[in-house]
Formats: sequence, C-alpha cells, structure tokens
Amino acid sequence: MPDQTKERIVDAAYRTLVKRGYHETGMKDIAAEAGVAPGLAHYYFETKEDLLVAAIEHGCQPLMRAWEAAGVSLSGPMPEDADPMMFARMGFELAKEELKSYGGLFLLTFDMFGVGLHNPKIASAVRIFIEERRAFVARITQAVIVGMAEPPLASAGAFAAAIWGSLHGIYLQKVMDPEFDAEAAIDALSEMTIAFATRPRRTSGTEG
Amino acid sequence: MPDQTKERIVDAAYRTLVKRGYHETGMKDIAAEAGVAPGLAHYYFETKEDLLVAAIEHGCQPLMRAWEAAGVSLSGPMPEDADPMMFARMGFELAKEELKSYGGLFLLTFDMFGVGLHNPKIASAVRIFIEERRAFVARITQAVIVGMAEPPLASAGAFAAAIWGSLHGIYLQKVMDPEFDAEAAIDALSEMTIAFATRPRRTSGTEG
Amino acid sequence: MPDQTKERIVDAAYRTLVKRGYHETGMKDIAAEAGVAPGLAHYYFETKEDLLVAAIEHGCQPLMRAWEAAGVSLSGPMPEDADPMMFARMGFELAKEELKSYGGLFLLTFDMFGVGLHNPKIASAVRIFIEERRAFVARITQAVIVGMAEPPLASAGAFAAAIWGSLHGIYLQKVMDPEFDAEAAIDALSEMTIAFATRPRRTSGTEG
Amino acid sequence: MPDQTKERIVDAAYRTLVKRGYHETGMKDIAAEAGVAPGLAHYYFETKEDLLVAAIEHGCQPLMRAWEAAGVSLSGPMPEDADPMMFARMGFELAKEELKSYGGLFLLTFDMFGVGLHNPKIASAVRIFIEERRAFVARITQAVIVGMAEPPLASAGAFAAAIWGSLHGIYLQKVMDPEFDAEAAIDALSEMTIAFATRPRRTSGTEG
DNA sequence: TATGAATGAGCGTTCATTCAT
DNA sequence: CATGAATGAACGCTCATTCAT
Repeated sequence: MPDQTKERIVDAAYRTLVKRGYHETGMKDIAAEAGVAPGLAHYYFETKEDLLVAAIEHGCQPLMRAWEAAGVSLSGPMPEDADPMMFARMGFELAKEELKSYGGLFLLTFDMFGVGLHNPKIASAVRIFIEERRAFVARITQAVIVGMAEPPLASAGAFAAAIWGSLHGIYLQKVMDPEFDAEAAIDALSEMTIAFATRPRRTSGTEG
Repeated sequence: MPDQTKERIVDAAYRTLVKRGYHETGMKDIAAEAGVAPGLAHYYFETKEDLLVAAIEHGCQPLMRAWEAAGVSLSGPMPEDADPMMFARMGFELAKEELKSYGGLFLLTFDMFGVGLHNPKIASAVRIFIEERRAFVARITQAVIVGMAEPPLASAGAFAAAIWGSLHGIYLQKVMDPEFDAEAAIDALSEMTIAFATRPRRTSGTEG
Repeated sequence: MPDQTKERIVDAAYRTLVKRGYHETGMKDIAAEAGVAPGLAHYYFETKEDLLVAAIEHGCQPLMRAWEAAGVSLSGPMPEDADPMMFARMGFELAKEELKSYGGLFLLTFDMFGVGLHNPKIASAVRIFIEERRAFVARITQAVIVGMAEPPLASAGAFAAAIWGSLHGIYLQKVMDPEFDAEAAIDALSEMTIAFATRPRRTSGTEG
Repeated sequence: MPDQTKERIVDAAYRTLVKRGYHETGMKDIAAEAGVAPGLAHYYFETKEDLLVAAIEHGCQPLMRAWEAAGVSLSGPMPEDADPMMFARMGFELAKEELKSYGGLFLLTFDMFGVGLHNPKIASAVRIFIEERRAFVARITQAVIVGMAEPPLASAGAFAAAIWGSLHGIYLQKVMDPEFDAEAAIDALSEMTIAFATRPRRTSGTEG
C-alpha cells in the first residue's frame, strides 16, 4: 500500500509535468493530482527535483518497453547474426512511431533539456538519458560500418551522435510546431544514411 | 543616453540569462547586473518576457554578423554563380566555429526551446528563430540537389530539416556535456551529406 | 484550532480595515495584526478582496445580533400583531444607538461604498448590504402605510429608499465630521415621517 | 498659455477620476490624458492629492453653475420675497435633474467620501462640499419653517441634515445600482417633506 | 504513514515622486 | 515651463518546505 502511494505520486507528477511543464508544475498540483496531502510528497521525496527526476524516469519506461517489444534492447548487445541494416531501417520506423505515440514524453524531454542546463540534478538525469540512447544508435552504427564496402572516415560514435542528434533535432521541430512534417524529415535522414552505408567501393580519389 | 541605458539593460539581461537560465533570472537580478533600479527595467519593457525576448535577439546579433562577414546572409538569396557545395562545406565549418565562440548563445537557445514549450510569447520567438535558420539551410540544400547526378527521393525541405536538426542535436549534446566531441559529430554529418550529394548516378535498382 | 486562526485573520482584517481603510490596508498589515505569516492569509482567502468581503460580513454580525436582540429580524417577516408605528419609532432609536456603538462599522461601510464604485466584487457585497437593510425598512413602511388614514402617493419602496437613504446620509455626515449632531438629524427625520404617517384624512383638495 | 496647461491637467485629472476612480487613477494616466509629461503634473501640484482636490473642485463648477442658472445661489442669501415652498419643490426637481446630467460627478463624490475617511486632505475638501450644500438646504428649510402653521420640534439645521442626507442616500443607491428608481425615491421624500411643511395647525395633543 | 496548517523568502509589477536636461 | 528617464519602496501573491498532530 505505501509503495502504491509513492507510485501514485510519481505517476501524478509525470502527468502534471507533461500537462503543464516543469516550472509551471507545483508540489500542490502534483499532490492534488495524486489525491494526497502536499506534505506526503515531501515525505517520499526530499525535494521537488527528486520527485521530478523520478517522474521522468517513470515516464521513459513505456517507451523503453516499446523498443524491447520490437526485439531490441537499449542496453543489451546487438544480436550476432542480425542484419544491421535491417536494424537501422527499423530504428527509423520506430522513431516515427515514437513521435506519434509519445508526444507528451518528447514535450517533457525538451523541457528537461532546458531545465538541465542550469540544474545539476536534472542535468545528470538528462545526460544518462542521452547517453543511453546514443549508445544504442552507436551499436547499430558500428555494426553497419563493419559491413560497409567503403569504410567512412569518421568514427561510429561520431555518426551516432550526428544521427541521434538529427532525430532529436527533428523531434524538437515537431514539438515546437505541430504542423512540421517530421516523418518526411526522418525519411530524408534515412535516405541519406542508408545511401551512405550502402555506397559502392570507390575506385580512386579522396574525401576531404 | 537613454538608449544606452536600454541597451545596458538588455545586455545585462542576456548575460544574466546565460549565467543563470530563464527561470532563475529575476528582474531584480537583471537590474542589479545593469546597475539600475528595479523599476527601470519595467520602464523599458512591459514584462519580463518582453525583456527576455529582446535579450535573445540581442544575443543572436553577433552570430548573424559572423555569418554575414563570411559572405552569406541568412535571409538574402544564394549568389547565382556560387558553388553550392562550397557553401555547404563552409556551413559545416561555420557551425563548428559557432560552438566555440557562442557557447553562451546555445545555452540560451536550448533554454528558450524549453521555455517556449509552455510559454506562447517565447514559443513564437523560438519558431521564428528555427524557421529563419532552417530556411537558410534549405536554400543551400536546394542548390546542392539541383547539381546532383542522382536526385534524391526526399525534398530539399526535408533534408534541410534533418540537417538543421542534426546540427542542433549535436549542439544540444555539447551543451549538456562539455566533454562531448561536437566537431567529430559535425564532421561525420558533413562526410555523410557530402558523400550523398556527390554520389554517382546509379545504373539500375531502386531505393526502398 | 485552524478555524480559530481563520477567525483571527478575519478579525485582524476588520480591525485593520477600520483603522486604516481599504486601500491603505495591506495583506502584510493584516497578517502582522493577526500575528501570522503573510502567506497564511492567502491560504484561507484566495485574494485580498475575498478576505475583506469576509471582514465586512464579520463586522456586520454584532450589529445584526443587536437588532435581533431587540426583537426584530432583518430578513424575517413582521410580527402579525405588532404595532408598525412602534417598530418605526424603535427603528429610529436603534439607528441612534448604532451610531454610538458601531462607529467603526460605518466607517468601513462608507469605505466599501467608495471601493465598490470601481470594484465589482465589493460592489456586489455592497448591493446585498443595501438591499437587505432597505427591504427591512420597506417592510415596516408597508405596514405603516396600511394603517394610514390618508394613503400616500408614493410606494412603500420609494419611502423606504428615502428613509434608508436619509439614515445613511446622516451616518455619512457623522462619519465625516464627529462634531455633527446625528441624533438631532435622526430626530428630525423621525418627527417628519411619523407626522406624515399619522396625518389625518384630508377632506378635500389634491397633492401636486 | 501656462495657466491653460494647468487647466488642461486639472480637467484631465477630473475626467480620469470619473472614469477610473481615485485609487485606479495614476499620475501617469492623468498626464497622458492631458497630453503632457508626468513630471509636469508635479510641477503644478506637489502631490497627487493636491491635484485631485483641485480636480474635484473643478468638477463641481458645472453643477454650481446649473443651480445659479436656476435662479438660486448656493452661497448667497434667499430672495426676500420668494415663496420658500416653491424653492423647496424646485430643489427636489433640480435634484432629479442632477442625477441625470451629472452622474459622473456623483460617482466621484462617493469615491471622495470613501477616500476622505482616511485621507485628511480629501476629508477637508469633502467637508466643505457637504457643508456648502447642507447650508443651502438649511436656508430653504429655515424659510419654510417660518411659514409653517404648526412649527416643528426639530431645528432647521437638523431637518436640513436629514433632507440633504436623504438626497445623498438616494444618490448613493442610484450610483450603486443603475436600476434603482431614484426619481420615485425623491418624489417620496418630496411628498413627505411638503406634507409636513404644509400640515394644518393641530388643535390638541402632543408629539412624542 | 498521512495530514494540512503554517512559514517566509521571493516573485513580477506598480507608481508617486525626483531631477538632470 | 517642460520633458521623461530614473528611483525605490511597496504591493498582492506564490510556493517549496516544515512540522505538530
């Protein structure tokens, strides 16, 4: 029962956070949404920050479950025998799905990016969030590079940063403007990366 | 003299904003930083929002001057006789310079993205900021596409959104983690886009 | 205990209101007078207006208790078998008593009249205050008219408005000038109204 | 020219005062309405109070001119040969006219009554306003009493206070509620006072 | 565990007033 | 005379946090 209460508060915090944003969300609002007294939120979480960090982590769970349901794990290894290009294509498709299903989460994500700029506790949560997802992209990228006829100059990590960045830059545009065609942008990114990954060996000349 | 004061306040606002972030910046802080009485900030700007929008625009000016000094204009047309690929390469180089010289501005930018999520006035300023820069990328992209041997499936606008997004996604990672190697990421993005733009005509087969 | 605190705040608000007037009374003054933190006043009352409306109603209570102790109720019906003229005479006597005992309340009342001119919330409270007391006068007036040998041209409501008005016009003069002889003025009003109510039937001629 | 400027400021103050009320009227508003700089208002009037007192006096002038145009003077003596009852009747008619023509002034008047309760400078202006008009009523009342067949118990001053009070009590009701039928109330007051003034000599019995 | 009364520093904003020009 | 920039104290109100129960 007590743990259920804590869970109720965290969930209420998440919902309030998505609805109103970090700075417009008060402890009283959260407590009201959870149906408990304001003091109780402070019983479980020392500060507002602590509660909101928990709420963010809580909010990420359904998204992570979606990836795992698709057969990939954010933290686990790449399957040895899988076709990395297939993972890449699927990744872009999943990215498009995410935008449709978890719009609220992205709202929260960019809110947290902003808050994290001047708030160490949130910053730490944000860095973990970024690192986790970027590492996942990096694993696919690494596998793709291994199979490339013409190996690239840049490292897998650099490509992963550029691709993760592009996806989130696209999410950002979508979040700031609902009219924005995020799918077309992801398709363009997909077209570009896949063409790059499957380019033929070059017979002569240098890049630079 | 009075205009100098207004300028002093806006500049103080910018510095305070970068140092402490939107929500931790108070009108009194700004006034103190500018060395004026608290009431004076409201004499020149009706609300805190108005002042901070002015501060953001003020902060963007040196960056825009840097682009214009490099021979490109954010809003003007592409020079007719210019080599679009050269502009593209130069753009990526400028992007790397920006990060080194205007770190504070990017801090502020992402702060504003976050604030804009739940603040219409700031959101409007943010959308204009995004649109302006994305349109600039789109003009270069369009010119590049025209010269491609094998035309892409996606539109220039979609590629622009992906590239602008990637750059800002990279900026974001840098801003959240000073250790992050943003130059390598931009180089990877550059390598990928330039390879895509200069790929040979394909003799057969289709993209899926 | 909590209700006692609320009561303490309302009472402090009333005292401060009488002492300093609506516009010179600050929430902090009231809190200080009540011996509580400034925030607590807003815990019980959303706005300053809400608190002050409560304070006015609080201030009216002793006066209403005085009327009920005298055997009359502001809102209840007139006793069937009572002599209306006796009520009228008693009313004027009570009016004189009020001025002596509840000077602070009248100060507050006229302050509220002024505030109500440009403040809808207070205006609404003021209108209810006026209507309640004027209706009471109207009930007595109606009963008196029924017993008049020569019925008047004007309605009971019109007489009630004139009499209520006169009493408050007299209160006003007293409140603006402590030297003013309000008792004499009420006696004059009493003499005039009672003479009018008891005038003999007129044998001929018309009123112009 | 300079005196015209002062006049412009006072007039602007009056208009702003009527429109917005004492406490909602700022020096800046007045200056803007007058089309001058805020500092200039303080050049002519040391404080806001001083200006507003001047504005009130200024606002009373048209009303006083109206009375004088009707052949009566607020401060002068009663014409020797005039019929006092005619003056009384005319006074009530003028009172009804006033309400229609000078609604704004009454708004201001009650605002000032409220302000005067806790503001000595305004209080002094208000007391002069009251005294002037009450004395005028007293002169008529005195003349009427002299002609009464059955002299009243109360003094002319007391009747004047009751009658002046009734008129202003009626104005108050009108000002607080535009639906209120002030004319009917004044007619009732008129009926009552005239009946009292013209009552026949009483053959026996006493007033109690 | 849970309540909700109580705290108090801090917020954005207003505005009568001053004063250099 | 006239301007309007500049002041600074005060305002109503918010809110994370504490604590007696």
